[in-house]
Amino acid sequence: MEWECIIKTKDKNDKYQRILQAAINVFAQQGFYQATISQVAKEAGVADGTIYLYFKSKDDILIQFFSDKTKLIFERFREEVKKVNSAIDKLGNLIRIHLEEFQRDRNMAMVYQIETHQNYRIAEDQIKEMSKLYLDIVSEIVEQGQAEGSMRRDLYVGLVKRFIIGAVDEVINTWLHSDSEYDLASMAQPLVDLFIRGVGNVGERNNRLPGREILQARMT
Amino acid sequence: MEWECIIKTKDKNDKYQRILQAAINVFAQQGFYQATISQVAKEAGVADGTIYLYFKSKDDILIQFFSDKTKLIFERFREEVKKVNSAIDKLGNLIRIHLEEFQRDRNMAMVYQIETHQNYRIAEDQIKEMSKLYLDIVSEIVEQGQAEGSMRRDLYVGLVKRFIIGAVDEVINTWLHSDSEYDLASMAQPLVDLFIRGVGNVGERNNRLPGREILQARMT
Amino acid sequence: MEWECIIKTKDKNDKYQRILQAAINVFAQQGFYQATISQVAKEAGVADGTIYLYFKSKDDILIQFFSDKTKLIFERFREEVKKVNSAIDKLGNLIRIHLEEFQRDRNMAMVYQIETHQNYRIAEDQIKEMSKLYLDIVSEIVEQGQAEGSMRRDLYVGLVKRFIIGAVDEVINTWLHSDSEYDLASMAQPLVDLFIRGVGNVGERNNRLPGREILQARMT
Amino acid sequence: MEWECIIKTKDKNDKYQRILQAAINVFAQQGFYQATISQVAKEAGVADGTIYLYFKSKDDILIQFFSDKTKLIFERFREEVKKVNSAIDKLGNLIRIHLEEFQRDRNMAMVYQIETHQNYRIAEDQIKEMSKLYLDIVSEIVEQGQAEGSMRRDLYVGLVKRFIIGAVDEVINTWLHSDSEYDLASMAQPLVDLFIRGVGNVGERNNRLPGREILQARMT
DNA sequence: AATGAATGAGCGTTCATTCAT
DNA sequence: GATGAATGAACGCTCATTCAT
Repeated sequence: MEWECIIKTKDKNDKYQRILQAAINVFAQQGFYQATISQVAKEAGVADGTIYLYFKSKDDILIQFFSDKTKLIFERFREEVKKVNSAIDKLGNLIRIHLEEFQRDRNMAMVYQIETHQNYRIAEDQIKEMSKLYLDIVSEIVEQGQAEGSMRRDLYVGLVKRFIIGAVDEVINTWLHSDSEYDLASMAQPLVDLFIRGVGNVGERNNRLPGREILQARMT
Repeated sequence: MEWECIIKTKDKNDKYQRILQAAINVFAQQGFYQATISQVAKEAGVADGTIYLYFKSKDDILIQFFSDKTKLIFERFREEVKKVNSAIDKLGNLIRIHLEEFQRDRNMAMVYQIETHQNYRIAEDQIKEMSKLYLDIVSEIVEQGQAEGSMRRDLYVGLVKRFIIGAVDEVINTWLHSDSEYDLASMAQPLVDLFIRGVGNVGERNNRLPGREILQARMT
Repeated sequence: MEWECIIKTKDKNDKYQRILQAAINVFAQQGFYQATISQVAKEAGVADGTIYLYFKSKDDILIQFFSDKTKLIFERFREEVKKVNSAIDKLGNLIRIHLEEFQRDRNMAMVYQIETHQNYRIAEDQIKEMSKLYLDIVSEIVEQGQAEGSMRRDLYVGLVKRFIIGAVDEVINTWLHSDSEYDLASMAQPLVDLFIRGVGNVGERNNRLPGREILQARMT
Repeated sequence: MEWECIIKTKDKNDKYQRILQAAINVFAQQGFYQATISQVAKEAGVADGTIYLYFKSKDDILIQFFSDKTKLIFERFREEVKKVNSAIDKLGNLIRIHLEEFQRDRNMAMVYQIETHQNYRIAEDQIKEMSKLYLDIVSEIVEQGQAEGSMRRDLYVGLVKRFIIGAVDEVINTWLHSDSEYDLASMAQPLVDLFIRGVGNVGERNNRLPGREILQARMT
């Protein structure tokens, strides 16, 4: 009985996952509103009606996607961040794992990117929760960096969070919409470098450039 | 006759603009696929059929939105960039005008953000064209900055473009989805500062980089 | 005043005819239900609304077509028939002029053929009237032929009428739907020959064929 | 299982046929363009959407009508023609079965007559194929008749085909549009008689043709 | 008289959801 | 639990007709 129950649960879970993954694949290719339940059912190898045994509605699939699948991924981010000590290393790890995971599951990435940019978000609550999860990690890193002295103390943390997540998002977005299949994860280090050092030329400005004073004046 | 003609043209254009604006309002609130032609017609104060005198289809409204309305805005960006000389000023102006314009027309901003992040984009061509327009401006600024010596020469410009546009995008997105109505445009200067200087503390970098004192002074 | 009135009537009639002809052209190409008032207006070189100054409705155009245009043609048939004396010559003239007129105005022919074969006929009354006009001519010819002795007296005239008009119709139909532009009018003589003599081989059957008696038995 | 499968297939086919027949009934009464899917659905006793489980579109119903239903009937024609040997008997059988079948299913006949006389035919390909089927049968009969010597050798077969099919068509058409419900099939023999012997009085032709006495005897 | 912009009823079609098997 | 046929509400779009100019 016990054993049978495990099997059944596993079976049940299997089909749930199969449908969820099928839905992600279809949503990624067609977009949520373009996609039909029939397409998802076909991709999952089940009957249309079967989907309603595992999900309350089409919307519910998206909600489960965010509260189940992507939440797991985001929780992995936190673990990856714990592995190193310095704030800058933590930021590096976060961005690297973020790009790696999204590169590993392109369809997940696509659905994530699309849905988080909707206005009327079906999975509004889940997205907000997850977004907070991510932003909190970044906040903690920045605060640690400031405490360590490795990050500027004059930063508005709320803006820095957006600055970081936005740049990462866009790099992913560009990768998703590009035809060529370049390596997304390799963007991690250059990105971290940009976050830390910015685009401004500190060295050159300092040593060699004329007009430095003017620039300085402007940027105060 | 002349006068009548002007009036008629104006009327025609008026109704076109009225429908377009109504559509943007509805799309912003409901999302493109949720929105119905009837809602747009009601919002515009015309009959459903009237919309088809000015637009070929529902999709066409979105296409016109991108090739008409937002294109104008993006061309303004270029003008605003021309007004100043240094690369860093240009970047500042670009980001300021971007945030200002998007703050000025919240619904436009919403539709823009939503549609540019879709997978199957109805206005694909228009978005690509506009995206290129923006990226080109940023590219030119970065290249000028590198020539001037105000920006690092070891930058991968393709990444810097995404880094900048992504952060701006996310800042807008956060503003769009926030309940409180804070001032978006005021984010421009801090953002530029982040782009230029990064989050890293020069104090730490000091060990490796010359020029610490000057930057530290500015940063207090 | 008198003169002005004539001019006006002429103008009015001109536009009426122009619209009617335009409608026929469009109906012929697109079919009545496929055709739109806008297309007719464009073809006639008038505004959509103008059509409603001359015709009560779209249906009314078709009604006028039958009660006006084709009626005139069918009345010409009667005149052509009068020009000769013998029944067989009259039949020949009828069929010749019929094919000639329909060849001369291909679009009129098309609309005529299409509409007379509808079930729910918009111009039901007009078609019935015209059909009667034609059938009456044929009836008279057959009756004269019988009186003259040039046509069989054992004919069911109701059937003969259909037999003749049907064959003519089909010959026209085939011509209308064929790609090659052969000469329709040249079918008149062979058709009359078929009507008169049938396909049966009188001479040969009589002289050379075996099995003649059997055939005879069967056909009584 | 076997049995269940048969039942299911039967059910599926049943509904397909039910919808097809319902559509024919509605098309016959209203005409194809006047008829709505809702009317067809109501007549078939199904929901509107159900129709699209069996037919791709409204047009497809008409296409299936021609490629399924009427094709079967026309193939029966060929069989009926095979049952007898002489060309004239074959022609008689063809016309008899044609009239019988069309009388048996008045609505089918109506839709057939209407659609085959359209200009822009939705089921163009199917109609052309079927038309060829019929014309080929007639051609073969005429050629056989000529070989046998029972039909004139100076006939233009292309014209004879139209001559025959046209007369049959018109007889059907007249029956369809008449109010009184006379027996259509009874027209078969008189029609064949007209085809073979024509309307001309052999007595007159006598001067030119041999074999008069025999024919005269048969004709009294 | 002539225009043509505006109307809105109406239709073909889709698809999320249900439910009998 | 699994199926997939059936449903019917809903939507984009068309076009005959009207009417202010």
